[in-house]
Amino acid sequence: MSTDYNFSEIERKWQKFWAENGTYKVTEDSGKPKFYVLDMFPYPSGAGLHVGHPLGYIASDIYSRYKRLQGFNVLHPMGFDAFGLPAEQYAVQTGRHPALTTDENIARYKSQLNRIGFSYDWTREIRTSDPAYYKWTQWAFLKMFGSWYDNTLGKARPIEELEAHFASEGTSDVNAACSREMSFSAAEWNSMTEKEHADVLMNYRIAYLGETSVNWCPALGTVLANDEVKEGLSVRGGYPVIQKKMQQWQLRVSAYAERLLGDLDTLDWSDSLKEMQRNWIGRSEGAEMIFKVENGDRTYDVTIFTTRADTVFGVTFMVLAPESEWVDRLTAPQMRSQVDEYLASAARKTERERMAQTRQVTGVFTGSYAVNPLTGQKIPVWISEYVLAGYGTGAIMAVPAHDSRDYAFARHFNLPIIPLIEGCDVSQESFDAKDGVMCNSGFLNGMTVKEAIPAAIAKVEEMGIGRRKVNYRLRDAIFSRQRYWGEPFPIYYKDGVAVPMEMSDLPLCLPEIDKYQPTESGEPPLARARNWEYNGWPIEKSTMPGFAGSSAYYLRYMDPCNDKALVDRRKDEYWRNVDLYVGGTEHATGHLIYSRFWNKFLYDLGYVCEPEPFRKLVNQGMIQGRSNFVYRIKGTNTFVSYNLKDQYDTTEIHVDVNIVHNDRLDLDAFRKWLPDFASAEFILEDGEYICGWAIEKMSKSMFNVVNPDNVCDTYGADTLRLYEMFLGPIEQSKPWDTKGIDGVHRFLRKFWRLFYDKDGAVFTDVKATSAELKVLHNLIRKVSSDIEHFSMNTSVSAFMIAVNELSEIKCRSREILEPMVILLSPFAPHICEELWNRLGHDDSVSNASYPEYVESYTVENTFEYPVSFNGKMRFKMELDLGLSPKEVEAAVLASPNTEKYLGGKPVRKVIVVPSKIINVVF
RNA sequence: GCUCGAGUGGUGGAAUAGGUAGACACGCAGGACUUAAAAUCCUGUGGACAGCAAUGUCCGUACGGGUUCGAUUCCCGUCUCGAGCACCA
Repeated sequence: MSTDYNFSEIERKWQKFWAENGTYKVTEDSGKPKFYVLDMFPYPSGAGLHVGHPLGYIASDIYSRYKRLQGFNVLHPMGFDAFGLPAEQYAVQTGRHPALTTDENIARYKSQLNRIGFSYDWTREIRTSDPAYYKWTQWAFLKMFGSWYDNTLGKARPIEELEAHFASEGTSDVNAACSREMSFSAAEWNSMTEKEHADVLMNYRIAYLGETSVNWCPALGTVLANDEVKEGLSVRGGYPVIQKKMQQWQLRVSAYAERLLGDLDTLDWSDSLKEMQRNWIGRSEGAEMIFKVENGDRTYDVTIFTTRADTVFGVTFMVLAPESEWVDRLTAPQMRSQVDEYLASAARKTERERMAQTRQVTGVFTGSYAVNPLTGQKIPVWISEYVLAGYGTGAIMAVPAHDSRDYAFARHFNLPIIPLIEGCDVSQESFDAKDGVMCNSGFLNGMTVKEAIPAAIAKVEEMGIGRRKVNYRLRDAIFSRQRYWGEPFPIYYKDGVAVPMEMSDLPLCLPEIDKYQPTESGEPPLARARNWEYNGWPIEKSTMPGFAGSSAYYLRYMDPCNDKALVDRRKDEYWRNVDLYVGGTEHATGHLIYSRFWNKFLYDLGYVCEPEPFRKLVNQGMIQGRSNFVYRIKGTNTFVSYNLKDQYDTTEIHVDVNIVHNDRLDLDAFRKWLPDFASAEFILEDGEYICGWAIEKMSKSMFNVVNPDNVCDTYGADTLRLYEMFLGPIEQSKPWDTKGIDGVHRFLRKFWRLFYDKDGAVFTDVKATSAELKVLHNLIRKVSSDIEHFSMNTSVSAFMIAVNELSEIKCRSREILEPMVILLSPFAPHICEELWNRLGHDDSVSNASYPEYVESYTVENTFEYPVSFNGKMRFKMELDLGLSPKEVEAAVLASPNTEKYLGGKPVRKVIVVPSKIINVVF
């Protein structure tokens, strides 16, 4: 048996052993407490894993292994978010089926992941593109289609219950989340046709078909994302793009806004992430108010939303969003052509352009006038892009004196500005602060803004023209994509009415098609499928978006092979929800909102037992690339070292970081790298070629992608794991920099030498000394609390200190070394498994139990007393244990610290309290 | 513009309740072992000043104030960087 630390042999051996023995397979075990550790599953891209990807996986694996050692039954699965755009675009170009490329990419990801030694239970692997998996994505969609949201009970209910209510009582007492308010009697409902019923119910369904605005490119016949459009033209082809209203499937996420916001308080997530979700949900309290608008001889009630009901006396005009449904009815005949022209120009702009032109004032007068409900004054109604159709009611009352956007608009179109707060100056800019005393405001005069807001709301409520209202920025999620590589909708159209398929017919599998681009007539790729119909009726041709499959995947891991249910009730009740979720912040307002929504929906219907999916969440930072450069003297094939480059006229060239070590270029490897450089000459400094460097995004084109496989080849997986943790705090983004990886590798070899020197094993059964026990137990305490706090970098440091100390005192005792192996095994599982085996254990170290911390070993016969003066002042001093309070007092008074910290002030009294805090009164 | 977070040696970063700032590691310098190299080990390493020396004194956690016997830590203001949102009425 080798006495060297031969990491490649050891790692291969144990990875094989774990796979063959199913070491990390878990089953539900009611005798053990559960712990569920989850990573955000990856999209398997063609480029494979780079060293940035495993950062979070390593941290969560350490945590999983740590919890397992502590006796928890740990669920730690992995799978793949396999539907997605890159595979489809590749298919469009090459004609290869996305399923093939996806399978290849997954195989590559799995082999890369397995080299790093993760403790995944691969028997629970899921893939979102697997029909057995997406059956349950489709199932959840149909459940949403078959549900409505009851605002009174605050939960989703089956749509049949709403139908029954309509049949007996119409819309009275219905408080439902809906696209637009409806009002009808039971008799009216009962006399409607089947199609009319379907239309009404669509207004209430949680998954519903509705109109929404999209970037539409008529020439390409497809919807484009905002970043695929520049200056109103498609990036590919340069065809014009317009804003178009289209029928799209949507999820009524907005119905859950209140709960998504409120339940954030129950979660152990970072404050910044919670804040992001709060901003995204965007709760704002205000009031709805009805303004009467006259157009010719007709009068309409237009509802607006405002957070500043107090400013209603300063309303000098009204503004509608260009897409508002009121625009048509409120346009006076003489203004029709100008309004149409404005609407057309607004429609030509993309969302992106609107953002870019934020401060440009545009608008058009409708020709109609509203009446200010409190002053009775007639005010003009305008249309402008700065009012958004999707927020509030798509119509506002404009108060130029106290809103900067209204102010800019009023200045531009010369509309009156009436200040409402005493002493404010609105000659240059609006006064937006909710601060001051009201004036020019009738019955509100003399009140502060804070008093005036509720008073104004009370007044309009009394007049019957308004009410308190909470608005959210959160919009319903658009759920249709005109793509191939996604879940098909289990919906067919019977005489144009959307009808759900039978649950028993799920999954509805993605059909084979011969080409992956949209059809010539502009239909989605699925229109190419033959016989894409159900009972003779056409099936929906769009597919679901990426977030569909990733919204409930954590539930499926609990019971991945169940074909009767998404998750068996008993298994769900055992695993409940994710205790620790690790992933990037980029999902803060996407996946993490959708998942919470999806989970709450299933919770409402009783399919899952927890209202929140992810209890604790840790965001790992991104690993950036560290690019290296060489400097070629212009017009030559000679390269000059970094510190000498200023003496020449050079070109900076990216060089593959894999042939650079500690910024030193491997000259031979460089000559072999590219044919151009085969005959390269070098101007060296101190015999070496030093490269320049820069921090950039890790990408192929910068030649700064570091493949974890290479690191495993050179240093081993255990070194990679430790080094990624040692790099810095998990949450922080940082560049990958191999400087320092040698130090970590050195540590592992040093650890190995505690067990083996060149002559063989050195560990013995000798009893541990108190100095050795102190090192061990200090380490147990430090490492445990660091892992709990997810401070993996400092725990690696603690290991280094402990191993240094143990080698210095020449520790040989198994009594110390065995627990050391267990402690380190979450971080460096391969070396620890090998040493554990060599120490004579047959079982895997992952089945060992975590060593228990014994305080008395670490304190020996002295103890640190924090000393507090006057309850405020404290310092640390070492005192012998077992002193009486009198002796402690004497020691404190005699301590040089006392003199130092008090600066010569007399100490009157020392009080020793049971908590080992000493109060010194002076 | 709004919201949140962060600024510490040559570098990555420690300091868990306000109590010796710079742990640990890299890098660098010097040394031991070696014919040599690799590997390993040891010593030094924030700055300034004084001293042959052990050592001592002062300054130092972006900047300016404040609270405190004492501030990297708490408070106010300024600057810089990062992240997110961005006409949300």
